[in-house]
Amino acid sequence: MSNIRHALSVKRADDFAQWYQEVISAADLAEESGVRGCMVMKPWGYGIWERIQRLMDARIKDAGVDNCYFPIFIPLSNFEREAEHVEGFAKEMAVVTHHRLIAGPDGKLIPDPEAKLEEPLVVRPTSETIIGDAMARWVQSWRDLPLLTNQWANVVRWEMRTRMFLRTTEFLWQEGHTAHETREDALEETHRAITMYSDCAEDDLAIPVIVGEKPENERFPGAVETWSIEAMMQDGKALQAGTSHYLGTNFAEASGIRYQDREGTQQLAHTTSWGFSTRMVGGVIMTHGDDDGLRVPPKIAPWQIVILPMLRDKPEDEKVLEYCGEIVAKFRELGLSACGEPIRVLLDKRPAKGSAKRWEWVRKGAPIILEVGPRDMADGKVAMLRRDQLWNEESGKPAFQFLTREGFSSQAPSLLEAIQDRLFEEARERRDANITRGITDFDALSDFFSGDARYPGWVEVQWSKPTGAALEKVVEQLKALKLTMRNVPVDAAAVDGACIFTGEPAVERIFVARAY
RNA sequence: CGGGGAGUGGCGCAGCCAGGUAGCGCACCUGUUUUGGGUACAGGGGGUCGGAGGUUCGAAUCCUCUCUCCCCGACCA
Repeated sequence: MSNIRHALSVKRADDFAQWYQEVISAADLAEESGVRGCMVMKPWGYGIWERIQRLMDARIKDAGVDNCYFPIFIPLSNFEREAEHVEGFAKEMAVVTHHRLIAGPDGKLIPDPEAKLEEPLVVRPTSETIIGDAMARWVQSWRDLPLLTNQWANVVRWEMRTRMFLRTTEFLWQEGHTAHETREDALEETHRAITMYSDCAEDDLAIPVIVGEKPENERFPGAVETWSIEAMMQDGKALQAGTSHYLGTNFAEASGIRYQDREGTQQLAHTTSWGFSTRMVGGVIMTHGDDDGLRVPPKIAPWQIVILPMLRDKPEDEKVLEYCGEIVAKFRELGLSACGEPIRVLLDKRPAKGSAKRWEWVRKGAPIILEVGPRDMADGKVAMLRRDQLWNEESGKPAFQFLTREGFSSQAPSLLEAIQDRLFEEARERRDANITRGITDFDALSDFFSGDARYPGWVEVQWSKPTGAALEKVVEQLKALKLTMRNVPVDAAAVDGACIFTGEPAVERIFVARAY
């Protein structure tokens, strides 16, 4: 409706990239830090990450994986062991060469030439090599396997181009590293991890994803198989939202992870690694955000219900606050919970104008906002605003629902669960509506992506899975259309035609899309 | 790392071409007013104009270097 006055100045449809930036500042998620590519995560943004982290950590622990912590610094030589791995990461490494500063000629601090490290240390871009070292010490016998470890850590990759949350120089993540006796066991773990990510994305973040295997050219450096979950953003681009790798015996060989099998023979372990990062916060923004800011799914909302007393700097303010406090107390007393956890209610007592606070929480995307003024109090009611159903389209005004205090309390758990489900359904429908199948020749694909639609979504094509030079050619063809191959979905229909690139008989279906 | 754009009070911007020592809107503070609610009026506080160096009697404005951000590309979670 044109008469609605939205809370953001940029609309998704007008400039998606700018809208994304605006949501981050308007929802108070993060800000620039002055250090290239690094951001300051503010309480609301970090709080969302903490929720994601907590839910993911529970899933990891449920899978019997133990948390550890490994150093942020990795000896340079560690990286030289696995050829593809070096090649993959060498270009984006932060290197520590000195351990002391001294005053230089002009009085400014410089690294002390006397304090140069004998061997430079790199700031971890990922920890396969250093964890491999530890695994080599920890694994002696087949009885030591499987070895299942995980760490929550920051990593640094010196990327050319950065974007808040989606690609920052430093980011936070979880990296699981496991070692197994056999290829089969390791592959099973690889698949278990990607399923765990898929469950977390869909059930916790309300982001529908496609689980599949990455084509050869998109594999992690040093991996034998790479699996991903791919999510569709509102502009139709794909976001790789989590990856799981079967590393074969490549890293075991590089780090010397060997065990004696039941016959007493030395064998190389099969390892896996899998990661899930703060990039997901960007995924939440681009999946659930709207023209009024962010909409946070209840399961990951730091505060699910925010109560705003309408304070007017009058004596009756005390009573309003008391009335609101009783709502919070009632929640505690009844032990109300939603989605399996106690409901998180915030009473925002700040002495700001009611309307200002309301729009602030709308932009932040708290699932439910309650406004309570003297008249509500007199009627024993509350004015409720659902963030996922913000506007009354007819009036162009916020769609308040006036409920009794008790009525609201009893409904709150199911309301939050309904909001969680609705956000997922909305995203899933949009995703499904923007997947195209049945394009069988490359010219049609080219036309499809060079039409007027800014972001036409994803296309599932059939291909013959070429390798080597033939694969290179496919990659180049797609690059000309700004497209990449995303993944080969696990649950695709059987193939029944020719490869869209080579014309040879197709062997599988794969998604192509523009991507972040 | 290449191409484009930008950095001026918390946010959004004007001023820069034709150098003279900083302004607007929102936010903020105080007071009054208003009250189913993104209110109105009046008064007020806050900026060494990203940083360093240079030209000049004088620099937000001119020159040089540098840092950071945004968009597009090449690279990637």
